[in-house]
Amino acid sequence: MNQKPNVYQDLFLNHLSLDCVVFGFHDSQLKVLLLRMKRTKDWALPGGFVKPDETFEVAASRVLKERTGLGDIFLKQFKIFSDPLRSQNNPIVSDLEEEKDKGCIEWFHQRFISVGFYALVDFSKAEPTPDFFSDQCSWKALDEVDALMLDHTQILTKALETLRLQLNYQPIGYNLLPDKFTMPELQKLYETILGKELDRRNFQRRMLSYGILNKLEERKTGGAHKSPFLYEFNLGNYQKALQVGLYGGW
Amino acid sequence: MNQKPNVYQDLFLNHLSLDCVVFGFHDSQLKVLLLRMKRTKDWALPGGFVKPDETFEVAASRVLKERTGLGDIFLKQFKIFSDPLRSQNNPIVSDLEEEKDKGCIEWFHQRFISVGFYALVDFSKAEPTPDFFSDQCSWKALDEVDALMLDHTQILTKALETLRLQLNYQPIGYNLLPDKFTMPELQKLYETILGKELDRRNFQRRMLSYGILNKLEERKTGGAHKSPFLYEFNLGNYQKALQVGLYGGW
DNA sequence: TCAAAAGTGTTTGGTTTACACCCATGA
DNA sequence: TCATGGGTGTAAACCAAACACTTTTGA
Repeated sequence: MNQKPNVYQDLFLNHLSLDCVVFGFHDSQLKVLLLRMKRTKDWALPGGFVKPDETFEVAASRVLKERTGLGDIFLKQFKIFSDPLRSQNNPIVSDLEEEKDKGCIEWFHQRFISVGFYALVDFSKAEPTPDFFSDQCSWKALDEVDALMLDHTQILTKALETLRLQLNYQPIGYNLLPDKFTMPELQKLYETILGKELDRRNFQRRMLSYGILNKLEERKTGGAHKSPFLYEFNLGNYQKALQVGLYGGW
Repeated sequence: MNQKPNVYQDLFLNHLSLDCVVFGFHDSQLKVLLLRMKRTKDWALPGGFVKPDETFEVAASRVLKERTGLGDIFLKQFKIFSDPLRSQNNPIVSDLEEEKDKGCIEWFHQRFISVGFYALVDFSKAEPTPDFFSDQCSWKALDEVDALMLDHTQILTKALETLRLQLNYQPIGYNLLPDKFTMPELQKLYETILGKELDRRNFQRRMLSYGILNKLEERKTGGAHKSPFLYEFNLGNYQKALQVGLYGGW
């Protein structure tokens, strides 16, 4: 244990990291926020480490604040990735070698156990910002995502799976859509996440039956066709539905 | 960093622990496996640490093997508990002070981030076995559980909540019931977990419609009334239902 | 003025709920 | 033999899928 202290070791807990799958919705597509690593140009999920006085949730919020400028984001732990070999061959290490920062190399060579979070954010409000290891931070449509760094593809896949499952028993859309939105927009969101088309009229009936929407007087103009009504989420009921679920079940 | 090496530091990853909420079903009651701490007589969840070559899942299996004798247990991560203050005042420390084992005290004084697992096991096959810090390991009915050590009450509550949610979209019962069981027994299990009564006939129809049960020729005799049929789980369909869910949803 | 999008029903068929009835068993 | 639990069936209520018609809009 004769390694010299370094900034990571001093600031963060050993062994632990977190990775965020940040979903946004734009242009009728579900998109993910990705970082491009400086040297290898690999794409990776935004991630970070945990300070001694933080919970994982707080650490994830901090990371997302840095990457998107947004606070108060919908965030959910979905799985821990603890394969002992998962963080081998971290390309960040080679970045650091160029900078002769041996102390940090030790840090990045250790085994990391990573907590996966997924986040839902309003695409239009986020301002993607790269971190120290990356030269680019941008949105990618899901079908444009190639192989990611380390096990990040696996993390992304699992997040998407969880999101689809969640759709079956929890409301979704707040934090993914602007404050006011139309029913067709909400439907498009569902269709995009599920990857299939839904019946317009049945969708609307079902959605309204949940009681989580407020119908507004306004309509959205400017489209080439009949102007649709605007809706907003009824936050009280929305929160309740998040906890209790949409179906009674048993 | 001048502390002397100790067996924990050598064997396990720093900062990290896991806690298991082990559910069993007996006597029409849902029970949890608890340990009684040697000195303070506090009750606690079975837990443990992670070796450098283990995933969390493997570590949790190892712990459960030690506490119950059972392998191949249904195990599920449900949440990470990472409050910086959660592991303060660990009573284990005072046990160790009595044994003058200063090296280990350092270990237990560190901040722990714990991964919560819940497990479903066949009550009749488990052999509760205390660990080094406890003098007793036994099943407690849920309503007999008093305050637990540290934040373990909170962990237990969250596990139960997750279990109830799971009931709404996943099959349950395999690993909680013996290989062969009757429909009333299965129903009792559901009623116990949900904390409410269900209609006998509707329950049966619904259960059968899932296609995860095989009806056997045998009947269970010895009861004071009409002998009910025995069933077993259709493992293929059961596993599929675990992944896909019981309801189509959207 | 017209194609496309959006609002608003209705019909139909399956599923769930709430029951009733009969049968088997050991006390 | 009888109280109790268990197997099986059915009418009514409910809900969801499929589909039709009208209205509005900018090009």
